[in-house]
Amino acid sequence: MDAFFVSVELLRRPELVGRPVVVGGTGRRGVVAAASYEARRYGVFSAMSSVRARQLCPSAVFLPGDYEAYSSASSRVNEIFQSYTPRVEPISLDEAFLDVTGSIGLFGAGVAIGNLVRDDVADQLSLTCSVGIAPNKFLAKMASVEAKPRARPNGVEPGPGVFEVKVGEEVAYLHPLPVRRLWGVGPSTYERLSRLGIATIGDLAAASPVALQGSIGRASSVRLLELSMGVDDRPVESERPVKSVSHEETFAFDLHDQADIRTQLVRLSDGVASRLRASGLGARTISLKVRDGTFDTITRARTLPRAVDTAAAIADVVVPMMERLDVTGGVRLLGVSASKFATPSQQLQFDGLSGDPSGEQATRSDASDAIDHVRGRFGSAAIGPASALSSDGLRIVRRGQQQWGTNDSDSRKPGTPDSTKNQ
DNA sequence: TCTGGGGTCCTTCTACTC
DNA sequence: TCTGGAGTAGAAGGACCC
Repeated sequence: MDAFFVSVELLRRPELVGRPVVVGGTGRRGVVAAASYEARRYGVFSAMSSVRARQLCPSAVFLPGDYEAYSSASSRVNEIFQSYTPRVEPISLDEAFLDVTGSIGLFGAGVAIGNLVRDDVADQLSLTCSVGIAPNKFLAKMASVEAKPRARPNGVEPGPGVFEVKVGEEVAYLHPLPVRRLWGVGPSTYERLSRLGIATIGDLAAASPVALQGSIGRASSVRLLELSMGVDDRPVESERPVKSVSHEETFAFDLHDQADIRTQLVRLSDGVASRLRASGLGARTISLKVRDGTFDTITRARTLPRAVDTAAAIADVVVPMMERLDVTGGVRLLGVSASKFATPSQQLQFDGLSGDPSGEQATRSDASDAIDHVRGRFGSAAIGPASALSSDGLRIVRRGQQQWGTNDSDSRKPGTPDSTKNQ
């Protein structure tokens, strides 16, 4: 999808069409989630801090993200994809791989299907998308970038909409391109490749495998060499199992108070536990992530003998890990992650083995069921652990579903009175 | 006055078992 | 009984993706 989040916003705010629009966290530590092509002309791009984006494009309209709206639009786009092939692998809310090998007899060749999908998305949803056609996922992704519009200093240049890399033309297409365009070459790998004199994908293909392995490791060198020759045999997977569930949050102001830190850990644990139960999962490994005031990031993990899925059980792991860390410089970010999933039947088995003579497990499970039931009826903020209450004891602090950092409304300094409460 | 959130995968190191 | 190597699992951190 082209500038997906912005495009969804423009559907309900048509007066902003043609103007620079930025979606993302609007607070002092927010970042840009999406920028309209008009904003990109000023050098605004995704992941840039909102503060920097405002400096580059003061005339831009900044909008907070609306995850529900984008998710809903994404589901409708996915329905269109499904009408052409059942083999759809979503990459994110706004991108997906489609294996149309079995659909060619019905709808025509890849380019024809690409155009049909684009027309359907435009007609039914008033959104635009760009389609890359290629023999494999990696090349299709590269091709989709070629199909997109481009922001030039003098205006927005429309893209072709559909771009195909044909079988037999992979190497000719790839080798002149900058190596940074390769899937898996980020800032760090690019720096190392540059030190080896590798600038283009063709340079990479001709490089010594031994030198590459010494610089970027065995797995990365093997993968990048294959990609440089257009080789990518990963199938389109409609069902990819989730391997971890996490919640993390950067605070508008660094946390210093131990009680505040504990409250946030309980809240994040609650968010993770809630999602685990919604998926019918339990997790054995619980991880804590802490970023301090100097941006140093520490992770701690513990693997439990049995799988857990309640806020209390997760908090019981992360809170003691937190207490062993020295965070006198303040806490900028906290994160809680759950992984190493066990199936529900395995959880029952573990519970049975543990004996749980106190009955505590059953009590917690009942409480979690009740929490899920209330949230199902009244929304996620309706109920939560008492230990996740704000310091005034009056509000359930429940965020953690905002993907783009703090918004202005979140900038209240922890521990200070809520200025809106007394009005 | 910088640098989000939710993921996956890889590398390195350490501890443990055989 | 001691030692070293191989294999494995866990922990921690880094890099990358959207």
